[in-house]
Amino acid sequence: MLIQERPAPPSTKEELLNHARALAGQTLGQIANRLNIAVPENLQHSKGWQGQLIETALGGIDATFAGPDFPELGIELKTIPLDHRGLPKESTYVCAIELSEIHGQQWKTSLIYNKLKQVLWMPIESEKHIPISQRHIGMPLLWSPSKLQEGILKTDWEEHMEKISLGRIAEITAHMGNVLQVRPKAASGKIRRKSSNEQGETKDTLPRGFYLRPAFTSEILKQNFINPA
DNA sequence: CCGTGATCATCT
DNA sequence: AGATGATCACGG
Repeated sequence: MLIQERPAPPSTKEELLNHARALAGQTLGQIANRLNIAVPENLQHSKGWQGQLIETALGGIDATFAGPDFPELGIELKTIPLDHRGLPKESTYVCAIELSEIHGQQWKTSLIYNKLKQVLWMPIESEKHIPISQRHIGMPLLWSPSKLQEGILKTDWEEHMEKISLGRIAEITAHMGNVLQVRPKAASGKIRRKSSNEQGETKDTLPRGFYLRPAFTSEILKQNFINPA
C-alpha cells in the first residue's frame, strides 16, 4: 500500500470522532484516491485492506502493533462489514490469544479487555455485488461495553482461559462462548505454537484468536439508533 | 516466525 | 443462510 499523504494522529477523542464522522457517506474509492492508495478488485487476496485504509485515513498507528490503534486515546478501530439489512456479515476478530504465561491473568489487565474497553466501529457497506471502490462508509460509533456486556465478555473469557490453562485448548470449538469465540488464527492449519498449562507442561497447538459473534456486534451497532451521532 | 488487518471456503 | 474452521497479505 503506497501512502503519500498520511494524516497525523488525532490528539483528542473529539478530533478522531469528527474525522471519522466526516468519512460517513463517502466511498472507499473516494478515500483511497485522496491517499493515493490503489483499490483492489476483490478482497480475496486483500482481506485486511479496508481496515488498513480507514486506519490510515484516520491517522492510526501501524497495524502490527499489539495494542490499541490510537494508543494515546486508548481507542481501538474496527471496520465492520454490513449486509443490505445493515447487519454484520462476519464475526469480528479481536486479538491473538496468548498461549503461554497465562497463569494469573486477570480480565482487567488482559489484552482483549484493553482492546475492547473503547472501540471506534466503522460500518462498511459490504454486499458482494457492489464494487469495492463504490462501497459506502456508514456512521461510526464510539463504543464501550455496558456493565452487562462486559460481564458476558468477562465470563466467556474466563471460561476460555480456564480451559487453556488446563491444557485443554484442543477441546475448545467456535460453538463455545456466548458472545466471544475462540477460533483458529494462523496463516495455515499447519502452523503450531507452544501452549503451556498451569503445570508448565507445553504442547504444540494451532494459534487461536478471540472473535466477537455477529449477534453481539449487531447489538452494539443498534446504539447508533438509540444515541444518534 | 508472529501479530496486525480481516474475509474466505466449506459444512451443516 | 449462517456459522465454523481455514486462510491471505503485510511489516517487523
